[in-house]
Amino acid sequence: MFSTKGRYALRVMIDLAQQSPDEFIPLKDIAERQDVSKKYLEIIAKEMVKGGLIIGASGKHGGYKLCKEPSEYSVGEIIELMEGTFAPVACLEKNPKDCPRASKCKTLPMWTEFYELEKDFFYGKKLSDLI
Amino acid sequence: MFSTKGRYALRVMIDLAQQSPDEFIPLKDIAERQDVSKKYLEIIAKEMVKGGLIIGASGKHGGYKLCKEPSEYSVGEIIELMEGTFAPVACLEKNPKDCPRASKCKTLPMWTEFYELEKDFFYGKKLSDLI
DNA sequence: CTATTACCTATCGTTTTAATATGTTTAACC
DNA sequence: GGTTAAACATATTAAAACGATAGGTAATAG
Repeated sequence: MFSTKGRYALRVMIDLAQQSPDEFIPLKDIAERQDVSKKYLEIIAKEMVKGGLIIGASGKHGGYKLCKEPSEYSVGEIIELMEGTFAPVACLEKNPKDCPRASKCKTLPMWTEFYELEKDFFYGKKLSDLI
Repeated sequence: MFSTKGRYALRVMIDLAQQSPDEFIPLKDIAERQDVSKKYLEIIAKEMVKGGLIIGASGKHGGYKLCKEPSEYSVGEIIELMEGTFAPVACLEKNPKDCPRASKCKTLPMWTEFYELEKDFFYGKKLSDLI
């Protein structure tokens, strides 16, 4: 199951996409609209900035805004940044500790097939599809 | 990510499907073939019996065996029994605590679409496809 | 009666999750 | 230059999940 980190991040992105695209939107407003703890969103937003999803501006009239058009974001890149991976099993992660059973594993092909299906689905969905 | 419970259960099922179908196979043998702790498999096997996936027999020459043909098991029923649900978000679980945002939630349709895709995939795969 | 096996109950150490708490820094505006 | 509002930073926490391990009891075949 997807964690709140990925799901909240997606909702922050949708919220930002619904606001004036050149304004910085303070987290306080987003937290209120989305019924989520502002403090917790701070942690999430920080990661989103670090990952290059959004731009943050400190100080008065600061806040966050998108870096590009909603149609240029895939849902996949948002979720994968927050959740780390779409891999359904550890053997398919970025740096898998090579499993000695891999070559004879009867289930690996199925997990791989599902992994591709999942990536295709979420990278095919654009942020603009959710507004 | 799927937990070891679901993945080990699937491997137990495949292992049983590879043995003589009318014999009871002791867990000790399965654990050795699959390189998994027998003690941990006991917990998993118990749940599988309770869930009606396999039949257990105590005593000497006891063990476990399948209840039906490998082609009659879907991978979905095995994984769902062990993992509880395929729902990617809590809002789609069996007894969802009704979310007040559900009607206006921008992401729910996407999660629902993925949920259906996932169920179709795993219920479409049969145990016999993995042998 | 003995060996073998499933079945049962409890416990445990670690990691992850979902936050909360308490600041510090940055920048606009008067 | 002080006030204010915001992001940014660091630490802590309570609860749950994960992945097992430990030590037994009950059943059954030979």
